[in-house]
Amino acid sequence: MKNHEAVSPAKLREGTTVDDMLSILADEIIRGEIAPGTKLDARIIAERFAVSRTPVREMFGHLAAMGLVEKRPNRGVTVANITDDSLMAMYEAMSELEAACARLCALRMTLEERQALQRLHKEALRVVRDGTTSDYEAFNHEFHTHLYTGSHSPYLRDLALATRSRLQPFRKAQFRMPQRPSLSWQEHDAIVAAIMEGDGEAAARATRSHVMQVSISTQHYVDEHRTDAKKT
Amino acid sequence: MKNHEAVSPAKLREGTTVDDMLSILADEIIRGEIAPGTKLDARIIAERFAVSRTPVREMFGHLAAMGLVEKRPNRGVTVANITDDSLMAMYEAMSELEAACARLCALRMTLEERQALQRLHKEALRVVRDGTTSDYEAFNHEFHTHLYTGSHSPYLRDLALATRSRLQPFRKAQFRMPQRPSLSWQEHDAIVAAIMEGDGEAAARATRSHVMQVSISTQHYVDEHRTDAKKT
DNA sequence: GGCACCCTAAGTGCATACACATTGGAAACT
DNA sequence: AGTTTCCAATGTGTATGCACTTAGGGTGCC
Repeated sequence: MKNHEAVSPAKLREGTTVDDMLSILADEIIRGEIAPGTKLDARIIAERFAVSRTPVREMFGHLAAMGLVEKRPNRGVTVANITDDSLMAMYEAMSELEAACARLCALRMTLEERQALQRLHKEALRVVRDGTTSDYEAFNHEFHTHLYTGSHSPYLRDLALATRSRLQPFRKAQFRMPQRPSLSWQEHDAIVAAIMEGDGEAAARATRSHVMQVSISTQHYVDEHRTDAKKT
Repeated sequence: MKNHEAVSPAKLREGTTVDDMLSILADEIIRGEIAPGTKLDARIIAERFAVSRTPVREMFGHLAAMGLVEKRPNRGVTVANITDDSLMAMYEAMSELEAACARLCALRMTLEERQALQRLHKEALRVVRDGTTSDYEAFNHEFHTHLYTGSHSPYLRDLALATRSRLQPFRKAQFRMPQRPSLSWQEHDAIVAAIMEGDGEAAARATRSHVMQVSISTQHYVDEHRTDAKKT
Protein backbone atom coordinates (compact mmCIF):
# COMPACT_ATOMS: atom_id res chain seq x y z
CA MET A 1 0.00 0.00 0.00
CA LYS A 2 2.59 2.52 1.02
CA ASN A 3 5.34 1.29 -1.25
CA HIS A 4 3.17 1.80 -4.29
CA GLU A 5 4.21 4.57 -6.58
CA ALA A 6 0.96 6.25 -5.81
CA VAL A 7 0.31 8.42 -8.84
CA SER A 8 -3.42 8.14 -8.68
CA PRO A 9 -5.21 10.37 -11.16
CA ALA A 10 -7.36 12.18 -8.65
CA LYS A 11 -4.84 12.75 -5.91
CA LEU A 12 -1.77 14.85 -6.53
CA ARG A 13 0.91 14.62 -3.90
CA GLU A 14 2.34 18.08 -4.34
CA GLY A 15 2.40 19.14 -0.74
CA THR A 16 -0.72 20.97 0.30
CA THR A 17 -4.09 21.08 -1.34
CA VAL A 18 -5.29 24.28 0.22
CA ASP A 19 -2.28 26.31 -0.82
CA ASP A 20 -2.97 25.56 -4.43
CA MET A 21 -6.56 26.64 -4.16
CA LEU A 22 -5.51 29.61 -2.12
CA SER A 23 -3.10 30.93 -4.70
CA ILE A 24 -5.60 30.39 -7.48
CA LEU A 25 -8.47 32.04 -5.68
CA ALA A 26 -6.33 34.87 -4.33
CA ASP A 27 -5.04 35.51 -7.81
CA GLU A 28 -8.52 35.63 -9.25
CA ILE A 29 -9.63 38.07 -6.60
CA ILE A 30 -6.53 40.19 -6.98
CA ARG A 31 -6.92 40.27 -10.73
CA GLY A 32 -10.49 41.37 -10.25
CA GLU A 33 -11.94 38.37 -12.04
CA ILE A 34 -14.21 37.91 -9.06
CA ALA A 35 -15.96 41.19 -8.43
CA PRO A 36 -15.90 42.68 -4.92
CA GLY A 37 -19.08 41.88 -3.07
CA THR A 38 -19.44 38.49 -4.70
CA LYS A 39 -20.48 35.82 -2.27
CA LEU A 40 -18.27 32.76 -2.32
CA ASP A 41 -20.26 29.60 -1.82
CA ALA A 42 -18.14 27.03 -0.07
CA ARG A 43 -19.93 24.17 -1.79
CA ILE A 44 -19.47 25.58 -5.28
CA ILE A 45 -15.78 26.18 -4.68
CA ALA A 46 -15.45 22.69 -3.26
CA GLU A 47 -17.04 21.15 -6.34
CA ARG A 48 -14.93 23.27 -8.64
CA PHE A 49 -11.70 22.00 -7.10
CA ALA A 50 -13.10 18.53 -6.51
CA VAL A 51 -12.47 18.63 -2.79
CA SER A 52 -14.68 18.74 0.26
CA ARG A 53 -15.75 21.84 2.09
CA THR A 54 -13.26 21.38 4.88
CA PRO A 55 -10.14 22.52 3.02
CA VAL A 56 -12.20 25.20 1.33
CA ARG A 57 -13.17 26.58 4.68
CA GLU A 58 -9.56 26.55 5.75
CA MET A 59 -8.66 28.45 2.62
CA PHE A 60 -11.40 30.96 3.36
CA GLY A 61 -9.71 31.62 6.66
CA HIS A 62 -6.48 32.41 4.88
CA LEU A 63 -8.20 34.65 2.37
CA ALA A 64 -9.88 36.50 5.21
CA ALA A 65 -6.58 36.91 6.99
CA MET A 66 -5.15 38.39 3.81
CA GLY A 67 -8.02 40.83 3.79
CA LEU A 68 -9.20 39.66 0.40
CA VAL A 69 -12.54 38.44 1.70
CA GLU A 70 -14.77 39.25 4.61
CA LYS A 71 -16.15 36.55 6.78
CA ARG A 72 -19.27 37.05 8.83
CA PRO A 73 -20.44 34.39 11.23
CA ASN A 74 -23.07 32.09 9.76
CA ARG A 75 -23.36 34.35 6.78
CA GLY A 76 -20.63 33.09 4.56
CA VAL A 77 -17.75 34.78 2.83
CA THR A 78 -17.84 37.69 0.42
CA VAL A 79 -15.06 39.23 -1.60
CA ALA A 80 -13.97 42.30 0.30
CA ASN A 81 -15.84 45.33 -0.87
CA ILE A 82 -13.57 48.17 -0.06
CA THR A 83 -15.18 51.49 0.66
CA ASP A 84 -13.72 54.76 -0.48
CA ASP A 85 -12.58 55.59 3.00
CA SER A 86 -10.81 52.34 3.66
CA LEU A 87 -9.29 52.44 0.19
CA MET A 88 -7.93 55.87 0.95
CA ALA A 89 -6.62 54.63 4.28
CA MET A 90 -4.90 51.71 2.61
CA TYR A 91 -3.24 53.96 0.08
CA GLU A 92 -2.10 56.23 2.82
CA ALA A 93 -0.53 53.33 4.66
CA MET A 94 0.95 52.18 1.38
CA SER A 95 2.52 55.58 0.81
CA GLU A 96 4.08 55.51 4.25
CA LEU A 97 5.38 51.99 3.78
CA GLU A 98 6.89 52.80 0.43
CA ALA A 99 8.29 56.06 1.71
CA ALA A 100 10.01 54.19 4.51
CA CYS A 101 11.36 51.69 1.99
CA ALA A 102 12.62 54.45 -0.26
CA ARG A 103 14.35 56.19 2.61
CA LEU A 104 16.13 52.99 3.54
CA CYS A 105 16.96 52.39 -0.11
CA ALA A 106 18.76 55.70 -0.23
CA LEU A 107 20.81 54.70 2.77
CA ARG A 108 21.38 51.02 2.15
CA MET A 109 21.12 49.99 -1.47
CA THR A 110 24.21 48.32 -2.77
CA LEU A 111 25.90 49.61 -5.88
CA GLU A 112 24.45 46.76 -7.87
CA GLU A 113 20.95 47.52 -6.64
CA ARG A 114 21.30 51.18 -7.47
CA GLN A 115 22.51 50.34 -10.94
CA ALA A 116 19.72 47.85 -11.44
CA LEU A 117 17.16 50.40 -10.33
CA GLN A 118 18.57 53.02 -12.64
CA ARG A 119 18.72 50.58 -15.54
CA LEU A 120 15.13 49.56 -15.00
CA HIS A 121 14.08 53.16 -14.77
CA LYS A 122 15.80 54.04 -18.03
CA GLU A 123 14.22 51.13 -19.82
CA ALA A 124 10.85 52.27 -18.56
CA LEU A 125 11.40 55.57 -20.30
CA ARG A 126 11.46 53.82 -23.63
CA VAL A 127 8.23 52.07 -22.72
CA VAL A 128 6.62 55.36 -21.81
CA ARG A 129 7.44 56.65 -25.28
CA ASP A 130 6.78 53.60 -27.41
CA GLY A 131 5.04 50.92 -25.37
CA THR A 132 1.55 50.34 -24.16
CA THR A 133 0.27 51.34 -20.76
CA SER A 134 0.11 47.66 -19.93
CA ASP A 135 3.82 47.37 -20.62
CA TYR A 136 4.51 50.31 -18.39
CA GLU A 137 2.38 48.78 -15.68
CA ALA A 138 4.78 45.85 -15.58
CA PHE A 139 7.75 48.17 -15.26
CA ASN A 140 5.98 50.13 -12.59
CA HIS A 141 5.32 46.96 -10.67
CA GLU A 142 8.94 45.93 -10.81
CA PHE A 143 10.16 49.38 -9.93
CA HIS A 144 8.22 49.36 -6.71
CA THR A 145 9.34 45.84 -5.96
CA HIS A 146 12.92 47.04 -6.21
CA LEU A 147 12.10 49.67 -3.64
CA TYR A 148 10.79 47.07 -1.24
CA THR A 149 13.72 44.71 -1.54
CA GLY A 150 16.25 47.53 -1.68
CA SER A 151 15.22 48.60 1.79
CA HIS A 152 17.02 45.51 3.14
CA SER A 153 14.26 45.23 5.66
CA PRO A 154 12.44 41.97 5.10
CA TYR A 155 9.45 42.72 7.25
CA LEU A 156 8.91 46.10 5.77
CA ARG A 157 9.11 44.50 2.37
CA ASP A 158 6.55 41.87 3.35
CA LEU A 159 4.19 44.48 4.71
CA ALA A 160 4.51 46.46 1.52
CA LEU A 161 3.93 43.40 -0.62
CA ALA A 162 0.90 42.35 1.39
CA THR A 163 -0.61 45.81 1.24
CA ARG A 164 0.04 46.06 -2.46
CA SER A 165 -1.76 42.76 -2.96
CA ARG A 166 -4.79 44.12 -1.23
CA LEU A 167 -4.72 47.21 -3.38
CA GLN A 168 -4.03 45.37 -6.61
CA PRO A 169 -7.66 45.13 -7.74
CA PHE A 170 -7.85 48.89 -7.75
CA ARG A 171 -4.42 49.77 -9.05
CA LYS A 172 -5.08 48.56 -12.53
CA ALA A 173 -7.44 51.47 -12.88
CA GLN A 174 -4.87 54.18 -12.58
CA PHE A 175 -3.32 53.82 -16.01
CA ARG A 176 -6.59 54.48 -17.73
CA MET A 177 -5.52 58.07 -17.76
CA PRO A 178 -3.42 58.38 -20.91
CA GLN A 179 -0.93 60.83 -19.45
CA ARG A 180 -0.49 58.81 -16.27
CA PRO A 181 2.51 56.72 -17.36
CA SER A 182 4.45 59.80 -18.28
CA LEU A 183 3.67 61.51 -15.00
CA SER A 184 4.41 58.33 -13.13
CA TRP A 185 7.82 58.11 -14.76
CA GLN A 186 8.63 61.68 -13.81
CA GLU A 187 7.68 60.95 -10.23
CA HIS A 188 9.83 57.84 -10.31
CA ASP A 189 12.64 59.98 -11.63
CA ALA A 190 12.59 62.15 -8.56
CA ILE A 191 12.66 59.07 -6.37
CA VAL A 192 15.59 57.56 -8.24
CA ALA A 193 17.49 60.83 -8.11
CA ALA A 194 17.07 61.11 -4.36
CA ILE A 195 18.10 57.50 -3.82
CA MET A 196 21.17 57.94 -5.98
CA GLU A 197 22.18 60.97 -3.97
CA GLY A 198 21.62 59.05 -0.77
CA ASP A 199 19.09 61.61 0.40
CA GLY A 200 16.72 59.45 2.39
CA GLU A 201 14.29 62.16 3.41
CA ALA A 202 13.94 63.42 -0.13
CA ALA A 203 13.38 59.88 -1.36
CA ALA A 204 10.70 59.40 1.27
CA ARG A 205 8.95 62.64 0.37
CA ALA A 206 9.05 61.89 -3.35
CA THR A 207 7.74 58.38 -2.82
CA ARG A 208 4.99 59.49 -0.51
CA SER A 209 3.71 62.02 -2.96
CA HIS A 210 4.02 59.56 -5.83
CA VAL A 211 1.90 56.93 -4.14
CA MET A 212 -0.65 59.51 -3.14
CA GLN A 213 -0.85 60.57 -6.77
CA VAL A 214 -1.63 56.97 -7.62
CA SER A 215 -4.26 57.02 -4.94
CA ILE A 216 -5.89 60.10 -6.42
CA SER A 217 -5.94 58.60 -9.88
CA THR A 218 -7.49 55.44 -8.52
CA GLN A 219 -10.03 57.36 -6.50
CA HIS A 220 -11.29 59.05 -9.64
CA TYR A 221 -11.76 55.68 -11.21
CA VAL A 222 -13.66 54.36 -8.24
CA ASP A 223 -15.89 57.40 -8.20
CA GLU A 224 -16.72 56.93 -11.84
CA HIS A 225 -17.63 53.30 -11.33
CA ARG A 226 -19.47 53.66 -8.08
CA THR A 227 -22.71 52.60 -9.70
CA ASP A 228 -21.22 49.40 -11.06
CA ALA A 229 -19.69 48.22 -7.83
CA LYS A 230 -22.93 48.30 -5.98
CA LYS A 231 -23.10 46.18 -2.92
CA THR A 232 -24.99 42.93 -3.02
CA MET B 1 -9.16 48.19 21.85
CA LYS B 2 -10.77 44.84 22.12
CA ASN B 3 -9.81 43.03 25.25
CA HIS B 4 -11.19 39.56 25.11
CA GLU B 5 -10.93 38.07 28.52
CA ALA B 6 -10.36 34.43 29.15
CA VAL B 7 -13.54 32.42 28.92
CA SER B 8 -14.06 29.20 30.74
CA PRO B 9 -14.10 26.21 28.43
CA ALA B 10 -17.61 25.32 29.48
CA LYS B 11 -19.29 28.40 28.06
CA LEU B 12 -17.62 28.21 24.69
CA ARG B 13 -20.73 26.86 23.02
CA GLU B 14 -22.39 30.25 22.70
CA GLY B 15 -21.56 32.13 19.57
CA THR B 16 -18.15 32.24 17.98
CA THR B 17 -16.30 29.19 19.13
CA VAL B 18 -13.24 29.71 17.04
CA ASP B 19 -12.75 33.36 17.88
CA ASP B 20 -12.84 32.66 21.57
CA MET B 21 -10.21 29.99 21.35
CA LEU B 22 -8.22 32.19 19.04
CA SER B 23 -8.12 35.11 21.40
CA ILE B 24 -7.22 32.87 24.31
CA LEU B 25 -4.46 31.03 22.52
CA ALA B 26 -3.12 34.18 20.88
CA ASP B 27 -3.04 35.85 24.24
CA GLU B 28 -1.17 32.99 25.81
CA ILE B 29 1.38 33.02 23.04
CA ILE B 30 1.72 36.78 23.11
CA ARG B 31 2.16 36.76 26.86
CA GLY B 32 4.85 34.15 26.46
CA GLU B 33 3.01 31.55 28.52
CA ILE B 34 3.61 29.14 25.67
CA ALA B 35 7.29 29.16 24.86
CA PRO B 36 8.40 29.70 21.26
CA GLY B 37 9.17 26.41 19.59
CA THR B 38 6.47 24.55 21.47
CA LYS B 39 4.52 22.17 19.32
CA LEU B 40 0.78 22.61 19.49
CA ASP B 41 -1.03 19.31 19.31
CA ALA B 42 -4.39 19.79 17.69
CA ARG B 43 -5.92 16.96 19.70
CA ILE B 44 -4.74 18.27 23.05
CA ILE B 45 -6.04 21.74 22.28
CA ALA B 46 -9.33 20.25 21.13
CA GLU B 47 -9.71 18.34 24.38
CA ARG B 48 -8.79 21.36 26.41
CA PHE B 49 -11.55 23.45 24.90
CA ALA B 50 -13.92 20.51 24.63
CA VAL B 51 -14.36 20.83 20.89
CA SER B 52 -13.36 18.76 17.92
CA ARG B 53 -10.21 19.17 15.92
CA THR B 54 -11.94 20.92 13.05
CA PRO B 55 -12.41 24.34 14.68
CA VAL B 56 -8.97 23.96 16.23
CA ARG B 57 -7.48 23.54 12.81
CA GLU B 58 -9.29 26.60 11.61
CA MET B 59 -7.94 28.54 14.54
CA PHE B 60 -4.45 27.32 13.72
CA GLY B 61 -4.87 28.87 10.32
CA HIS B 62 -5.67 32.20 11.92
CA LEU B 63 -2.76 31.97 14.30
CA ALA B 64 -0.46 31.21 11.40
CA ALA B 65 -1.81 34.17 9.48
CA MET B 66 -1.07 36.35 12.48
CA GLY B 67 2.46 35.06 12.42
CA LEU B 68 2.19 33.68 15.92
CA VAL B 69 2.71 30.09 14.84
CA GLU B 70 4.39 28.34 11.97
CA LYS B 71 2.60 25.68 10.07
CA ARG B 72 4.51 23.02 8.18
CA PRO B 73 2.65 20.52 6.03
CA ASN B 74 1.97 17.24 7.79
CA ARG B 75 4.16 18.29 10.65
CA GLY B 76 1.80 20.32 12.76
CA VAL B 77 2.13 23.85 14.06
CA THR B 78 4.76 25.24 16.38
CA VAL B 79 4.82 28.55 18.17
CA ALA B 80 6.87 30.87 16.01
CA ASN B 81 10.48 30.81 16.98
CA ILE B 82 11.80 34.16 15.91
CA THR B 83 15.46 34.33 15.06
CA ASP B 84 17.64 37.28 15.94
CA ASP B 85 17.67 38.47 12.36
CA SER B 86 13.94 38.35 11.86
CA LEU B 87 13.41 39.94 15.25
CA MET B 88 15.68 42.78 14.22
CA ALA B 89 13.82 43.08 10.93
CA MET B 90 10.50 43.23 12.72
CA TYR B 91 11.71 45.94 15.05
CA GLU B 92 13.00 47.89 12.13
CA ALA B 93 9.64 47.69 10.42
CA MET B 94 8.03 48.62 13.72
CA SER B 95 10.20 51.69 14.01
CA GLU B 96 9.23 52.80 10.52
CA LEU B 97 5.55 52.19 11.17
CA GLU B 98 5.63 54.11 14.41
CA ALA B 99 7.69 56.88 12.88
CA ALA B 100 5.11 57.25 10.14
CA CYS B 101 2.37 57.33 12.76
CA ALA B 102 4.20 59.93 14.78
CA ARG B 103 4.74 62.12 11.74
CA LEU B 104 1.05 62.01 10.97
CA CYS B 105 0.25 62.65 14.61
CA ALA B 106 2.22 65.86 14.46
CA LEU B 107 0.20 66.95 11.45
CA ARG B 108 -3.23 65.66 12.28
CA MET B 109 -3.85 65.13 15.96
CA THR B 110 -6.81 67.06 17.27
CA LEU B 111 -6.43 69.36 20.22
CA GLU B 112 -8.09 66.78 22.43
CA GLU B 113 -5.73 64.08 21.30
CA ARG B 114 -2.70 66.26 21.89
CA GLN B 115 -3.91 67.10 25.34
CA ALA B 116 -4.64 63.48 26.11
CA LEU B 117 -1.19 62.46 24.94
CA GLN B 118 0.45 65.14 27.03
CA ARG B 119 -1.62 64.24 30.05
CA LEU B 120 -0.73 60.58 29.72
CA HIS B 121 2.91 61.45 29.29
CA LYS B 122 2.93 63.59 32.43
CA GLU B 123 1.27 60.88 34.46
CA ALA B 124 3.89 58.46 33.24
CA LEU B 125 6.54 60.68 34.74
CA ARG B 126 5.11 60.04 38.18
CA VAL B 127 5.19 56.33 37.51
CA VAL B 128 8.81 56.53 36.44
CA ARG B 129 9.65 58.07 39.78
CA ASP B 130 7.42 56.12 42.12
CA GLY B 131 5.90 53.16 40.34
CA THR B 132 7.11 49.76 39.27
CA THR B 133 8.47 48.96 35.86
CA SER B 134 5.32 46.93 35.26
CA ASP B 135 3.26 50.05 35.85
CA TYR B 136 5.37 51.98 33.42
CA GLU B 137 5.01 49.21 30.90
CA ALA B 138 1.26 49.81 30.89
CA PHE B 139 1.77 53.52 30.32
CA ASN B 140 4.25 52.81 27.59
CA HIS B 141 1.77 50.54 25.90
CA GLU B 142 -0.93 53.15 25.98
CA PHE B 143 1.42 55.89 24.84
CA HIS B 144 2.25 54.00 21.69
CA THR B 145 -1.39 53.16 21.13
CA HIS B 146 -2.12 56.87 21.18
CA LEU B 147 0.46 57.31 18.47
CA TYR B 148 -1.22 54.74 16.29
CA THR B 149 -4.71 56.11 16.63
CA GLY B 150 -3.54 59.71 16.51
CA SER B 151 -2.23 59.14 13.01
CA HIS B 152 -5.84 59.07 11.81
CA SER B 153 -4.80 56.38 9.39
CA PRO B 154 -6.69 53.23 10.24
CA TYR B 155 -4.62 50.88 8.16
CA LEU B 156 -1.36 52.20 9.43
CA ARG B 157 -2.74 51.78 12.92
CA ASP B 158 -3.77 48.20 12.20
CA LEU B 159 -0.38 47.37 10.75
CA ALA B 160 1.30 48.84 13.80
CA LEU B 161 -0.99 46.95 16.16
CA ALA B 162 -0.45 43.68 14.33
CA THR B 163 3.31 44.10 14.30
CA ARG B 164 3.34 45.01 17.96
CA SER B 165 1.41 41.85 18.74
CA ARG B 166 4.04 39.78 17.04
CA LEU B 167 6.76 41.53 18.98
CA GLN B 168 4.94 41.43 22.29
CA PRO B 169 6.60 38.24 23.58
CA PHE B 170 9.95 39.96 23.34
CA ARG B 171 9.04 43.44 24.45
CA LYS B 172 8.44 42.50 28.02
CA ALA B 173 12.14 41.92 28.28
CA GLN B 174 13.20 45.48 27.71
CA PHE B 175 12.24 46.84 31.10
CA ARG B 176 14.51 44.45 32.91
CA MET B 177 17.09 47.16 32.66
CA PRO B 178 16.42 49.34 35.69
CA GLN B 179 17.25 52.59 33.98
CA ARG B 180 15.16 51.78 30.93
CA PRO B 181 11.88 53.39 32.06
CA SER B 182 13.62 56.65 32.70
CA LEU B 183 15.36 56.62 29.35
CA SER B 184 12.15 55.58 27.68
CA TRP B 185 10.34 58.51 29.20
CA GLN B 186 12.97 60.93 27.98
CA GLU B 187 12.67 59.52 24.49
CA HIS B 188 8.91 59.84 24.68
CA ASP B 189 9.41 63.42 25.78
CA ALA B 190 11.20 64.26 22.56
CA ILE B 191 8.41 62.65 20.58
CA VAL B 192 5.72 64.56 22.44
CA ALA B 193 7.57 67.83 22.02
CA ALA B 194 7.89 67.35 18.29
CA ILE B 195 4.24 66.42 17.94
CA MET B 196 3.17 69.43 19.94
CA GLU B 197 5.21 71.69 17.73
CA GLY B 198 3.70 70.05 14.68
CA ASP B 199 7.14 69.06 13.44
CA GLY B 200 6.39 65.80 11.67
CA GLU B 201 9.90 64.99 10.58
CA ALA B 202 11.29 65.53 14.05
CA ALA B 203 8.56 63.36 15.52
CA ALA B 204 9.40 60.65 13.01
CA ARG B 205 13.10 60.80 13.78
CA ALA B 206 12.56 60.74 17.52
CA THR B 207 10.14 57.83 17.27
CA ARG B 208 12.40 55.85 14.97
CA SER B 209 15.32 56.16 17.31
CA HIS B 210 13.14 55.40 20.32
CA VAL B 211 11.86 52.15 18.89
CA MET B 212 15.34 51.16 17.81
CA GLN B 213 16.49 51.74 21.38
CA VAL B 214 13.81 49.32 22.49
CA SER B 215 15.07 46.91 19.89
CA ILE B 216 18.60 47.14 21.22
CA SER B 217 17.45 46.56 24.78
CA THR B 218 15.47 43.56 23.70
CA GLN B 219 18.32 42.20 21.67
CA HIS B 220 20.53 42.19 24.73
CA TYR B 221 17.93 40.20 26.55
CA VAL B 222 17.62 37.71 23.73
CA ASP B 223 21.38 37.30 23.59
CA GLU B 224 21.52 36.60 27.29
CA HIS B 225 18.83 33.98 27.05
CA ARG B 226 19.96 32.37 23.84
CA THR B 227 20.68 29.12 25.62
CA ASP B 228 17.14 28.86 26.95
CA ALA B 229 15.43 29.34 23.63
CA LYS B 230 17.61 26.88 21.86
CA LYS B 231 15.07 24.29 20.91
CA THR B 232 13.60 24.59 17.48
C1' DG C 1 29.21 -2.95 16.88
C1' DG C 2 27.49 0.34 13.46
C1' DC C 3 24.30 1.22 9.70
C1' DA C 4 20.35 0.71 6.95
C1' DC C 5 15.79 -0.78 6.53
C1' DC C 6 11.33 -1.82 7.88
C1' DC C 7 7.64 -1.54 10.75
C1' DT C 8 4.57 0.38 13.95
C1' DA C 9 2.47 4.22 16.32
C1' DA C 10 1.02 8.81 16.42
C1' DG C 11 -0.76 12.76 14.28
C1' DT C 12 -2.15 15.49 10.33
C1' DG C 13 -5.30 16.35 6.32
C1' DC C 14 -9.49 15.49 4.08
C1' DA C 15 -14.24 13.52 3.50
C1' DT C 16 -18.65 12.71 5.07
C1' DA C 17 -22.46 13.41 8.26
C1' DC C 18 -25.20 16.05 11.18
C1' DA C 19 -27.01 20.14 13.96
C1' DC C 20 -28.21 24.80 13.80
C1' DA C 21 -28.53 29.60 11.91
C1' DT C 22 -30.23 32.49 8.25
C1' DT C 23 -33.11 33.83 4.62
C1' DG C 24 -36.73 33.99 1.30
C1' DG C 25 -41.39 33.16 0.45
C1' DA C 26 -46.06 31.69 1.37
C1' DA C 27 -50.04 31.75 4.32
C1' DA C 28 -52.75 33.94 7.81
C1' DC C 29 -54.12 37.90 10.24
C1' DT C 30 -55.05 42.94 10.64
C1' DA D 1 -53.79 45.00 0.19
C1' DG D 2 -50.08 45.36 3.54
C1' DT D 3 -47.84 43.40 7.32
C1' DT D 4 -46.49 39.76 10.18
C1' DT D 5 -45.47 35.07 11.25
C1' DC D 6 -44.15 30.67 10.31
C1' DC D 7 -41.85 27.24 7.65
C1' DA D 8 -38.79 25.15 4.57
C1' DA D 9 -34.72 25.38 1.80
C1' DT D 10 -30.20 26.76 1.57
C1' DG D 11 -25.83 26.98 3.67
C1' DT D 12 -22.68 27.43 7.55
C1' DG D 13 -20.34 25.36 11.70
C1' DT D 14 -18.84 21.29 14.06
C1' DA D 15 -18.10 16.24 14.93
C1' DT D 16 -16.37 11.95 13.63
C1' DG D 17 -14.03 8.63 10.82
C1' DC D 18 -10.60 7.30 7.55
C1' DA D 19 -6.34 7.68 4.49
C1' DC D 20 -1.89 9.12 4.32
C1' DT D 21 2.40 11.09 5.99
C1' DT D 22 5.96 11.35 9.27
C1' DA D 23 8.80 10.05 13.21
C1' DG D 24 10.99 6.70 16.31
C1' DG D 25 12.48 2.31 17.58
C1' DG D 26 13.62 -2.36 16.80
C1' DT D 27 15.57 -5.95 13.85
C1' DG D 28 18.31 -7.80 10.24
C1' DC D 29 22.42 -7.13 7.58
C1' DC D 30 27.13 -5.84 6.74
